[in-house]
Amino acid sequence: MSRTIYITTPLYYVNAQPHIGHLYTTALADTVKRFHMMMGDHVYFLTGTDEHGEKIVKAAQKAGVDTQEFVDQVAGVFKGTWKQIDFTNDDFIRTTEPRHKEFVQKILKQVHDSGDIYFDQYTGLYCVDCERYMTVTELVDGKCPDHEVEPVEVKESNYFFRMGKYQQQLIDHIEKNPEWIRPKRFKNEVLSFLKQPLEDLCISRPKTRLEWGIDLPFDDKYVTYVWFDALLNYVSALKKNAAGDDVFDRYWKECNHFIAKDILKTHAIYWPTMLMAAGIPLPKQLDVHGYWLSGESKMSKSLGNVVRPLVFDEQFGIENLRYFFFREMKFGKDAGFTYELFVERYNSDLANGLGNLLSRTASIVKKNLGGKVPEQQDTTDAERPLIAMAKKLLETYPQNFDDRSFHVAVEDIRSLMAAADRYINEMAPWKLARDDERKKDLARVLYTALEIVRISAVLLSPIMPKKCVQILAYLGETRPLDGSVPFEELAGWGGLKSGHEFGDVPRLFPRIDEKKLKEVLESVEASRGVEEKAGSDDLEPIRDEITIDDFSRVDLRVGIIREGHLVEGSKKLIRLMVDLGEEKPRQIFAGIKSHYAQPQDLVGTKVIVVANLKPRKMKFGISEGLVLAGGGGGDSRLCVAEFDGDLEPGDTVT
RNA sequence: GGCAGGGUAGCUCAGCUGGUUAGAGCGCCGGAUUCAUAACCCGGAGGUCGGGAGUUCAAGUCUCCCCCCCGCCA
Repeated sequence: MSRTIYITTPLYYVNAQPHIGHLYTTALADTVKRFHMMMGDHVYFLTGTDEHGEKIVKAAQKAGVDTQEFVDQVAGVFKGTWKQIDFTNDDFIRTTEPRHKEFVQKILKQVHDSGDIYFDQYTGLYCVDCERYMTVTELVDGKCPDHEVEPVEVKESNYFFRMGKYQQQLIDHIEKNPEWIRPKRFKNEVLSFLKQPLEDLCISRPKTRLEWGIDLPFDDKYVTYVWFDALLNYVSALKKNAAGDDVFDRYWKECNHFIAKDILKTHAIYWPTMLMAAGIPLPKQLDVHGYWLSGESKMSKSLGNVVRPLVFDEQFGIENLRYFFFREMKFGKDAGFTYELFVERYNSDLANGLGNLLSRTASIVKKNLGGKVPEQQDTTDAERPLIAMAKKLLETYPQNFDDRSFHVAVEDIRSLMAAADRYINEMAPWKLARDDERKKDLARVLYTALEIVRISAVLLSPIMPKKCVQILAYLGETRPLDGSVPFEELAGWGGLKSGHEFGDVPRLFPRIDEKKLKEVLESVEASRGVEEKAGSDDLEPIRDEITIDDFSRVDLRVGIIREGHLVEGSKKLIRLMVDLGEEKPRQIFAGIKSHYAQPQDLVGTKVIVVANLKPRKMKFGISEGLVLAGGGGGDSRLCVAEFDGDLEPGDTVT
């Protein structure tokens, strides 16, 4: 029986370029869509970009471009990347599109009219980076723990959504539908959060502070809070899809959201209460996945391990990474990604496994059977376990996909292929080929092995669509994978057509050797430097153009650090005595303690000093210059600029 | 501090409602084989299943206490 499914990814916030996290969630949705298509289901897949809010404005300012231009550019990168990767999204919605804005305003008006939005004055501590108010208890040393900045005290009037009103209704819903949030752990997390009284949600921002947003339909001095705006995309995109049609009734009630665990609260609390207030049924399913970690730590640019989807595609092929995604991550848990891990998995599973299996079977056929797929023969005891295994997959595979146990599904397919490898070794078709009386046995063995390759490729096709289609085409399996052929037929035993003639044996999964890995690691390292300059994640802008005359006003000198001291009572500063060849060394305070906790180690270092900087009186003394240092990634990297050759203190730097 | 998740072979992990000698992949060592992408196959080493106590004929699996890691909340 065919089902209808509506799959969404979150709308990606356009303050960063696409990275492995975006790629994973989108690949997840794409794979699930392809799976359902193969099962004959009707699937609609939505992704897009979230483009409003304070952070976007700031990012655009930093980049020195108009906000609209900025969001157009980044949204274009996302859209283009997904297109190039061949994701099957049916629509790509941007929250700056008229169809979305109109819908948001409609809902706001409706909820306002029904009394669930009210106006109130509020005084609170606001973290700009979080784009939300913080409670005093959340702060660490008076700062936002996530962004390490002090929130500003803001007193303003705003509109609030009566979220608390729906608390019990939400709890009831979750308890009545224990599968609503998967895996269960995240359901527990939400329920435990809901044990506390749920406060109302501030859903507006005064235009005096932020203009970049959707106007409140009932007060044009305000724009809509970015989450209230963005979440509604899941519905707005159905109300008016890319073709301009309203497909809401068809898909909404079958909605399956895929999200990463960091946006659980917005999706499991804000979103359903918003829908309740708007009188819209809740989505059917919330599937929550974990993070891709680099070794132990969270992926971030500063660690130099951000994966750019298109760059990776050129290096190793995106489909091979998709395989890694589903093989390696247990849904809902974190998993590690490194290039080394990827290559290891690729070589053992895809090169030595699938690729080699295809290669060895096809070669024997080419050498001994005139390159033609043999007739299916009567089975013997030798084949029966294999056939049973393959048949069992017809049930376990869809079940595992439904349960989001992708790693188990992949592992099952791998076991089938491993069994085929064992079978081939045991039957030794190369020996059978030498015996004219055993041609039938040879045909039987090869048919069996090839059939396993075919079935494996069918089952892996949602994960590696292009590679699998290539394998299938090579085997002469050209039936479409879009559900027009029933799954049981497509993946059932005996689907392989005999008589098809093989071309040259393809090498679809060449081994990745050490050298190639090393090359890629080096280029990753190199591009990391470029990214740091371009600052493509935090979008550190290149500042306005200056002339050489502007620059020459800065008197840069070579200085030698003679003394280095910690500054009592300062978290950031160290005190340096720097020799510029003058009568006596200058005292310079530098905010680099985080990376130079032992300032005495800097003694003897030749550094670049801004010598004509106006002396500045600081809490701890006068600072008579500035030592240049490079840094980025928030505060994660910092390094003073030094010389490696012979220069004297006081020498000029140009 | 409360709640959740995790702590199993060198590494990454699987082990559902307790039941034969605790598994897989990778890595390592040895062997076999030659169809194949130095591949595939077989064998081996390697674990007091975080620690302790308890329930039971039987516990990685249940209960209690403790330690460590991660997440959410305070």
